[in-house]
Amino acid sequence: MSKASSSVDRVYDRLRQMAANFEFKPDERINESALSTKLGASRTPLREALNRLVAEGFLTFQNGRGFFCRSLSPKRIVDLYEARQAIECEALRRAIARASDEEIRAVLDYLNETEPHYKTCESTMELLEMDEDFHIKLALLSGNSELVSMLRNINDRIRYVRLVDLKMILAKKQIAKNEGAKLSAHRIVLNALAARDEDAAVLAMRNHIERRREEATEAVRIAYSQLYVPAE
Amino acid sequence: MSKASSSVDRVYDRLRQMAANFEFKPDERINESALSTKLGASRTPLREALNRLVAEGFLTFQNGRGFFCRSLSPKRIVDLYEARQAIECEALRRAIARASDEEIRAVLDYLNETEPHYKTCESTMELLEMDEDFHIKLALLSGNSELVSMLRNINDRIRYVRLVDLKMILAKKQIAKNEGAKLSAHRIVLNALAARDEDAAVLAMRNHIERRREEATEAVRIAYSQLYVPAE
DNA sequence: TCATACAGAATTGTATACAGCAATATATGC
DNA sequence: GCATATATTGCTGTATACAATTCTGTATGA
Repeated sequence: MSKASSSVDRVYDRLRQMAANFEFKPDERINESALSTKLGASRTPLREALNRLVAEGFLTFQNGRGFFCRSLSPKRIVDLYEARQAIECEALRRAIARASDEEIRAVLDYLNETEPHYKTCESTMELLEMDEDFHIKLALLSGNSELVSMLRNINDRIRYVRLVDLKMILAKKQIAKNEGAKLSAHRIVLNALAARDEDAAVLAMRNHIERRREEATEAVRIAYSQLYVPAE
Repeated sequence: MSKASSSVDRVYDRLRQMAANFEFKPDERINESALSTKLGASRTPLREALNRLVAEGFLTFQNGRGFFCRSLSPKRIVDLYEARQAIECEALRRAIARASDEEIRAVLDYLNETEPHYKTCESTMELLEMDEDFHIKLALLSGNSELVSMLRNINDRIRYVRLVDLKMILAKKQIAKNEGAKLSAHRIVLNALAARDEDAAVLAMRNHIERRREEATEAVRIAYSQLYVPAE
């Protein structure tokens, strides 16, 4: 009746979350026995899940030495941001060609609903989730499930750094506070999409992501230090 | 000293090849016991390899029912071609910004060396390999390893259809035979790259891939029938 | 003829065992 | 004290066993 999720799936979901949040430290070696008892499953399903995560880029694997957390390097994050630009801009192009006005309208409704919270929201994690949701909804308009799953993968792999980046931005906004009247980047993209203006939409999207990409190196630096500083 | 490749790795490489070539028929269920004896390894490493391939999009997995070959649908192939456009065009942009003249020159040398064979080559498989190699070399100029590995994944997943497509093209060329003097699409892209002309390069690349994408539906139809017709 | 129920066979899901390798600690020579 | 060799420990890699589930074929009833 309900979902009969297997041990592998449970373990996989949990591990993916842990890996995304860098609950394994960068380059840390993963002890299978310890982890298997912690997750309440034997090593067999655990290793199957670990292998999936290797293929997805969350972990690495060295023969005879086992599984390791991926490293956290600025270069890698910048590469992923570039890949994100590629995927999201392509998705946008396809959305312009294929999405119905109603579908676009639905995303606009979501934006209208969530945008007020951009300023007031307390939790940066919630903020990031809203942001990711918006981008995924946009990508879904492309009708291309490969692009969507690629974007999901990238988002999960850069989430930790994005969270740090977002905190940086908010800290600066507190000082600057001049963003009030300006159209949000999301709205600019969506307006161009609704007008079926491909060049404007793609350009806006590229710039939107580009701005974050430029901050990536600093964000990684902060993220790195944060991972090795006790949480007070 | 040399690579101490494990059982999982051997099995994985072999399975990936088999999956790419649709040696498993679309949607076919995979019998683990039979496959493990065939590959000379027990089910444990086999399943680890299968899990990797699921994450890479070569296979699917249903809880309690096991592993299946991915299905072969025009929609999926078209989606992958679109993703390829996204990746390769982005890589090209970055190559224009970052690749040195020497690096570009090296790819040009490769093109000069291989292009003569485009017309004479007997084996369509070899032809496709040369084509893939060219595109990978181009992507490598981006300096972005994420884009490269994404492209590799896509190429492996559409290879079977591309092979069929290539045979179609060659069959038509036999009749048309008017391609002699025209610049190859590869050369147009590479020239624009060397001239650091982003718009021209990206446009040429998009068109180059677009042409194949348009043929995808027909190619899939042929591929599908070919898979179920005895090889005489 | 079709749907349903059931029994047996086949297959998957997971735990466990153990051999072999890698990392670490200990001992030895200089 | 330092480097090198050696023993010990711990962990990984793979095979195998068995329980749980799914599938297949057959029989039964409408």
